[in-house]
This record gives sequence, structure tokens and C-alpha cells, in this order.
Amino acid sequence: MVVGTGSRRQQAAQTEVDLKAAAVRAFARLGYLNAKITDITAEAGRAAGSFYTHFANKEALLEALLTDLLAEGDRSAVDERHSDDFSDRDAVKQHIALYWHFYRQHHTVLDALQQAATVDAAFAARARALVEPDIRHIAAHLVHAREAGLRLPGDPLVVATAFTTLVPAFSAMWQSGAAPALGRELSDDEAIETLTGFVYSGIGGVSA
Amino acid sequence: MVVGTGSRRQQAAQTEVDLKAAAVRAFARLGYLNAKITDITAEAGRAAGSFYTHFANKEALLEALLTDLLAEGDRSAVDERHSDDFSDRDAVKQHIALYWHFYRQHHTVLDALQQAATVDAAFAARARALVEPDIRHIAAHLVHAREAGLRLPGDPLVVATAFTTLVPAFSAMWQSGAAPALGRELSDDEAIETLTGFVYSGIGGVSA
DNA sequence: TGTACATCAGTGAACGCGCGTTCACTGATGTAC
DNA sequence: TGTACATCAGTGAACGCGCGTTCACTGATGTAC
Repeated sequence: MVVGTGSRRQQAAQTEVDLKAAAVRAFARLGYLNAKITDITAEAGRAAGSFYTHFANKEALLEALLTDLLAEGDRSAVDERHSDDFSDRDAVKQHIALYWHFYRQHHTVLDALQQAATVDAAFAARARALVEPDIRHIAAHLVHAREAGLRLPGDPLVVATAFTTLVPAFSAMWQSGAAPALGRELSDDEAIETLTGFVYSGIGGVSA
Repeated sequence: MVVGTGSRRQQAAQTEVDLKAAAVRAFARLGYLNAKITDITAEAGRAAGSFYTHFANKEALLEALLTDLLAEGDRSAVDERHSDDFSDRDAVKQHIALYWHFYRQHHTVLDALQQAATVDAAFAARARALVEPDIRHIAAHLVHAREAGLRLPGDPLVVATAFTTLVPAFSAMWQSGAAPALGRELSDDEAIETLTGFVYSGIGGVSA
């Protein structure tokens, strides 16, 4: 089989990219569960049937978005030179800033996963599997921190779940419609500083 | 209009109670969004049509469950004699224990609200309205604590959102299927103690 | 207390809407010779 | 280089499934006299 000029393939690949981008916009506007297949195709300016040339169904599309997200996540995590010593306030801050920006940037897809998880056990497992490495990563840092003299408020693994649970929940709180009700906006800097202060003291750190 | 013996009314009231209890069981088993009207009526041992004698639709049923929950919540909150001085570790612990047990006891209905909120803007507003008083309550305590000398990691309102966001998220984490993946269970006491230590230090408290 | 009629909770089969998915068709790109 | 045929992304009307909701009916409870 000889490969042709590829312009047809490229066209198809482009359509797939368009559909994924349109899906993210549709999810942002309507929520994953509310978004109909036709909302996505309309957003991409395509016919309904065209969707199925590229994805078996909405779940498969979400899977594809998650794959893209993980690929990108790996890349940026590797770039990041991060310190591992949690008795150092800056190390904690770096981790929090990393999570904060990650959730901010990808909140539409992450919210979509969350919604899918409430309805579909497979996605619930997927969501858990996504978070587990982070928990273990933070737990390992906490073990080191304890060896360096910090007095943790409990078992490192349990404290790690408090850590990894707080950041996305806090982020979701301020990115949802809550801010207006509280009559206040929150900048990235203030969010990261407040969380860092809270968490660093919370795990027994003492500011200089 | 003369009121009869009331046995027909009582019968109907009982059916309504049965349907609500069945709904909670169905939600626990299937999730709010997955639960069909017929799942609820089947769980209650009734015919499908019977549902509509008591509720206009699934949303109205959830509203009714929330009303019940708030009525009960008010009662127990009033009973509770709680200290307001957050420079006192026990005051923090009392608040955390209160939230913890509340979420544990009512997690099915609260999860249902959460799910409804992802799909329905009215419930999203309802969910926010439910949390807002708690945030302001905690924020007020934090203002006092700061006046008593605690060094908060940020604006009291912002720190309050970290507080009120952490407890339910942490609770959800350990009540979902996460515990097996982490190879660990978490008792109420350990949860409350760890959260208290984390939060109390986090808001600048110093253990004796 | 008894009889005739009215009310109403509960039933479950049937209806119909919304939406995911299919499929016959189009026209453009690719391949064979 | 040109012609005939093959492939395949994309189209959009139509199909059909699932499920919420309705409604004619039943039988038990309540009311009138």
C-alpha cells in the first residue's frame, strides 16, 4: 500500500482536531453531561453523522481528550525543575502552583471527567487512577519532610490526600459561580499564596 | 369540610415517606442521575404512576429531600453547644467533627445535589446557597481568631473557603472507592484528628 | 346502623419526545493502467 | 498526461430505543342522608 499525498488524511485529522476543540467549548458552555452530540458537531460546523467517523461515542471522545491532556501533562511536568524538600516552603509553593495552573488550564476536561465519573463506573476508576500517583508522590515528599523534622498532623498518606484534595476543590470553588456570591475575585497569586501558607503550616512547617 | 378519620391521608403520607426512603436507597446504589423513576418506585414496591401522585418529577423529590435534610440540620446544629474561639484547638475540632458527621450521614443526598448541580443551573445555585452561610460563619470565627493573635495565611474569607472546601472533598475522597486503591481504611477519629491538626496549624494555631 | 354515591391513592399499559446512531448518498481525492 | 474506477470523509434525513409522563381504570376509604 503506497501512501498518497495525504491531503485526504490530513483533512480528516484536522476535522478530528476541530471536533475535539469544539467539544471542549461545548462542554465549557453546557457541561459534559448536557452536551449532545449535535451540540458538538454544530459547534464544529459539521453534520451530526460526521462525529462517528472519528469517535465511537461521547465517552470515546472524552477518552481522547484525556489522552491529549496526559501527554501534555507529562511534558510540562518533566520541564518543571521542582524541589522535593517539603520542609522548604518554596518546594510546597512550587507544587501548589503547578497543580493550580494545571487545574485552571484544564478545568473543562477535568470537570468533564468528574461528571462522567458520576454516571459511569469506568470513568470513576479512571479519575481515581489519575489522582493516585499524585497522592503517592506527595506522600513520599511528606515522609522525607517528617524525617527532616516536620511534625505532620497524621499519617503521610492521609495528609497527602488532604493536600491533593484541597487544591482542586478550592480551585473549583473559585472558578464556579461562587466568587460573585462571595463578592470577591481571587487572583492566581493570592490563591497560591494563601494555599501555600495554609498547607505549609498545616503540615508543620514554620515560616522563617 | 370535615376531616375524616385520616387513615387515607396517613396512608398517602406513608407512601410519600416510603418513596423518599426508596429514592435515597436508589441514589446510593445507582447515583442520582442514573436512577430512573421506575428504579425508585420499584425500590419502594409501587407502580410507576404512583410516583406522580406525590412528586412532579425527580427534581421535586430531591427538593423535598433537601428540605428534610435542612430541617434536621437546623435541629442538630442548635443542639450543639459549640465554642467560637478558633485560637482554641478544641473549637476547631468541634466544627470539623460536626461537618464530618454531617457529610457522612447525609452523603447520599448531598452527592445527589452535587450531581443535580452539574446538569441543572437551579440546583447549582441551590448548592452554593447551602454552603455560603457556612463560609461566612467560619470566616467570622477566623476574624476573631486573628484578633486573638493567630496569623492567618490570607484573607479570612479566602481561608474560610479553604476550610469549608477541604472537609467535604476529603470526606468524598475516603468514602468513594478510593480507600481500597490506597490500601487503607480511615476511621472517623483518625479523619477528624488529622483534619483538625492540619487545619488548626494551617490557620496559624500552635499546639500546646 | 345501613345504603348509595363520591373521592382519591394507587395501578400499569401505552404514548410520545429527545437524542444517539445508522445508512444511502455525494463529491472530492487517490490509484491503476 | 489522461481516463476509468475505487476509496473514503462528510452529509443529513430517518430510525428506533429508553424513559418520563399520562390516563382510564380499580378498589378501598370517606360522606350524606
